[in-house]
Amino acid sequence: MAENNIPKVYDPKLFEKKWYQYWEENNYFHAEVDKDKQPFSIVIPPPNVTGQLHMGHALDNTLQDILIRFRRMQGYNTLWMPGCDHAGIATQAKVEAALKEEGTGRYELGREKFLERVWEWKEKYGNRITSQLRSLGSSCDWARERFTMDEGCSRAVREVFASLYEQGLIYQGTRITNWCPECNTAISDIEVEHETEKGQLWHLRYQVEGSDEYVEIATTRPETMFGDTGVAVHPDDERYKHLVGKTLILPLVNRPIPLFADEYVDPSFGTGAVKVTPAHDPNDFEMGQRHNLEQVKVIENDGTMGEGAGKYAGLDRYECRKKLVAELKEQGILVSVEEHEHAVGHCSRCHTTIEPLVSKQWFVKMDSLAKPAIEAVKSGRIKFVPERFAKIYINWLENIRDWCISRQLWWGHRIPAWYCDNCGQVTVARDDITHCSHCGSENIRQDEDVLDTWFSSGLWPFETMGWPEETAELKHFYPTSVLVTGYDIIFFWVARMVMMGLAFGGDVPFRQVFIHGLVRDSEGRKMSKSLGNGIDPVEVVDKYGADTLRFMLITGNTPGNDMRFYWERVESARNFANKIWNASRYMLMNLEGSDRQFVPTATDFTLADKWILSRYARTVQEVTANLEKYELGEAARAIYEFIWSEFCDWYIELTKARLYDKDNERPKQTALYVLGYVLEHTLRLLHPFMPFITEEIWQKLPHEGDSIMIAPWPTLEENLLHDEAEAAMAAIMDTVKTVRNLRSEVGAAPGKKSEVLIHLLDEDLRRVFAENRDYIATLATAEPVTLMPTDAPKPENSLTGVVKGAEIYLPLKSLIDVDKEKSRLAKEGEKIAAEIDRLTKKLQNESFTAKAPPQVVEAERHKLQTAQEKQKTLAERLAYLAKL
RNA sequence: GGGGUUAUAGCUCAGUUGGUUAGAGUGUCUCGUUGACAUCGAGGAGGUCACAGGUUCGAAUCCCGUUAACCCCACCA
Repeated sequence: MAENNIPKVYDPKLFEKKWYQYWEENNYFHAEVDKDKQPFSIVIPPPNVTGQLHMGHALDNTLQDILIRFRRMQGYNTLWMPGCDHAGIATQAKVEAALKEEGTGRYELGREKFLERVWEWKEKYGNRITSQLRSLGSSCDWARERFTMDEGCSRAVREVFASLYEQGLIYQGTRITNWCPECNTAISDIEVEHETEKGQLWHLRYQVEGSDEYVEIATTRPETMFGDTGVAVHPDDERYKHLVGKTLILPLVNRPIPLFADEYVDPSFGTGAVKVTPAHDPNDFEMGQRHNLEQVKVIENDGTMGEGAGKYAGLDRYECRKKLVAELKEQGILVSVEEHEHAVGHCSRCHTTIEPLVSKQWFVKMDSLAKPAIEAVKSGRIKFVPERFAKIYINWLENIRDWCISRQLWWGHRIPAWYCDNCGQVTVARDDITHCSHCGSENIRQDEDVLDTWFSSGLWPFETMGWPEETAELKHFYPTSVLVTGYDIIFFWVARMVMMGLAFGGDVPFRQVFIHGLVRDSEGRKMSKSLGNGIDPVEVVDKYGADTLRFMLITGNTPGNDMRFYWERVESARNFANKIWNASRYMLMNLEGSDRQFVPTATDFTLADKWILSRYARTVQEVTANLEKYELGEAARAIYEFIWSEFCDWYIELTKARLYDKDNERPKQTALYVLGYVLEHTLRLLHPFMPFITEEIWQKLPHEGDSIMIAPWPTLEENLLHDEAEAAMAAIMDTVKTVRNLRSEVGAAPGKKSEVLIHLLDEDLRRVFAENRDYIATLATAEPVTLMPTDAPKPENSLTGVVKGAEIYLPLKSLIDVDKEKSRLAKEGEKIAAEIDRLTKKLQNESFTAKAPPQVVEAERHKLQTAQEKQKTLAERLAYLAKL
């Protein structure tokens, strides 16, 4: 038999790879510009080219794939642009680590050889992440795959750099920058992570020249004292007024330094006197500028002490601190030590403590770029989902400082600036040059540094579309429709793209920004390598399949909020897949040998058919509306509930009688038709969420077309909406639940059928029940089911249940436990009394009846009526039982 | 120092413009193996929606305050 071909248990291994290959081979992911269709485009947040997929990627790409597949099915001209980022520091660090293993390093190799090694590394590991994205089901247009260091992107980078330079928005400057001694490069402000640390505040005394007087200063970094070129106090500080203008002697070094007044100093902190080290502190740097102080560099780029530190030269800065403090103590210069909490900057990549150092770097002036970027969000040209992130974005841009874009690395876009050793001219050019633009000398050399990785990723939405060429893609797909990313990257990437997009792309880079949260571990901690608490998405795909992982990531996910990873939730998602699998299996088994051309007429449809079709139509509405609002979790929940709680739990059960009845072909065919219709369409709704299982089943079902992924998205079919059928089914379902409930409460024997008497209060409902008596019999293990005439006496010695419009009796003869039943009824009576009380008060409230909308008041009246009927019945039953 | 988020069942979380008897998953308890599925079915227990005010006919939902946890930003040595 054919059904033997369908495994009893859902096993994604059997088909996920196959279908991905099928989709890719048939070019379904590929988008050509089609001006007749509305575009829908997304650029992928480019993962690090040699990186590995983590849960963050899995979530991010699942969200994007859902949106893309949804819009593709809706008929948009859909482009999902994929690609990778060269990830300057990260990639270089990996290759350097590998070289270290071999006992060599990048300086030994030299720039050219080193870069060859990095490209080799990129070739070796560059496919890993994209193949992992494929295993997730991501329907990227791989034919268009880009890399931030490919020719086109490199050209875009040089164009933007040169253009900004010409506009005076890129400049070179010597100033304090954040220096990472480990990565050996300058980094930008946002690459510094501030953490509060317990440290000490050392109080030192500096002697006033030609006097016995001392000035006590407080510092957190005593080793920088060798670079002190002054001491500052507040101008209004009475303690020091008489000393302003005097000279102090820098201890150990015995260098004279001035004591001056500056508004910056906070008299209430420490001693009110600050040692000033312009070469190693940003504030001191600025004070130094104001007071013309010398910059004495005493910490080298590698974090060791320089020559200025005298005998400490060559020592690591912390080693120096230890020894220096001992010496200061011995010499009586150290007055006291205070425990002190303060924020210390760390490199976001290697977590080394940042040393502020003076160096020559390239900067981007931000003010004029930031302004339009702020405006674009304020005016609503770009919308954040959820909205609160707009505030964070605006606040950051309003307080932005210039961006240090040069990095002392080799892997990246080399800065297109050349220095002439003959005349000193700096030339910035779009293409490599061979001689100086000023004097024509060939004695020129290119700047050694490369650009911050985020400089090129900032151009991503338009450089991938072919910019600076005016390509058809650029015209059609730019601005992109939506950017999907985590909140942790708003400053690094989102803001930069908006600024660059507006400055060079000619428009905002995207219309919407859909922000998601982080995937944390089960204890709410961030997944990290150092904690070892990361869950590998590839492992989850291997064990449970991509559909399961995707559905797990999407359930309960709310825009912008973090979520936790639980294996239990993975299993729950897998169970859902299995449920769909088996519901389909049920249908397919029964489809064998049936007439696939059969189309029922209106009179063939049963109540259950009309009901499920109506429920299906509402599900279409709900899922579509939620997807359009980026409420993907809600959309998924709606499908889940429809499939499990309505289609499987009720509808399938109600088709069994027809399907197993060999003698009546037409009802069976009708049931199969409806099953097929609802299942096939529901699979389409589910496809963006679970692409593989939906394709696998869809291909087995009667269908039109070559793939579910290009099947049209279901639209609302108003003719399927059927309020009466829904109401009637609701009444029947309530009745079934009540009977099951009663049976369970008295411990009725599971297989043994109960006699059920139903007293209907309404003639219409009575007809519905009469026509569908079988539903109750089958689903509630009831027989016989008797519908009592309205004027019939209430049966005695029965369990009683009340639903809207009907009273239900289960005569239990001698089986009844009177006390138990009494207390059950009493309990229910309390509930209903409270409800009546609440409703009565509400309705007696004249302002409610006057001000609330009439349909709301009516609904409340109706509720009260129902409740009162129920109470009456309960009271009767209770009275009866009391007599026993 | 500034800003933000969260607080709902034992646990993890939904609840989108104020009108539900406040839901789901998971856990827990009782019962259930004949043809979709034990990765299942039926039923039960479990919540003063953090606390205190306010707006409103009506608040888990809107406003104010308090408390707690978390996060981001920030050049007090």
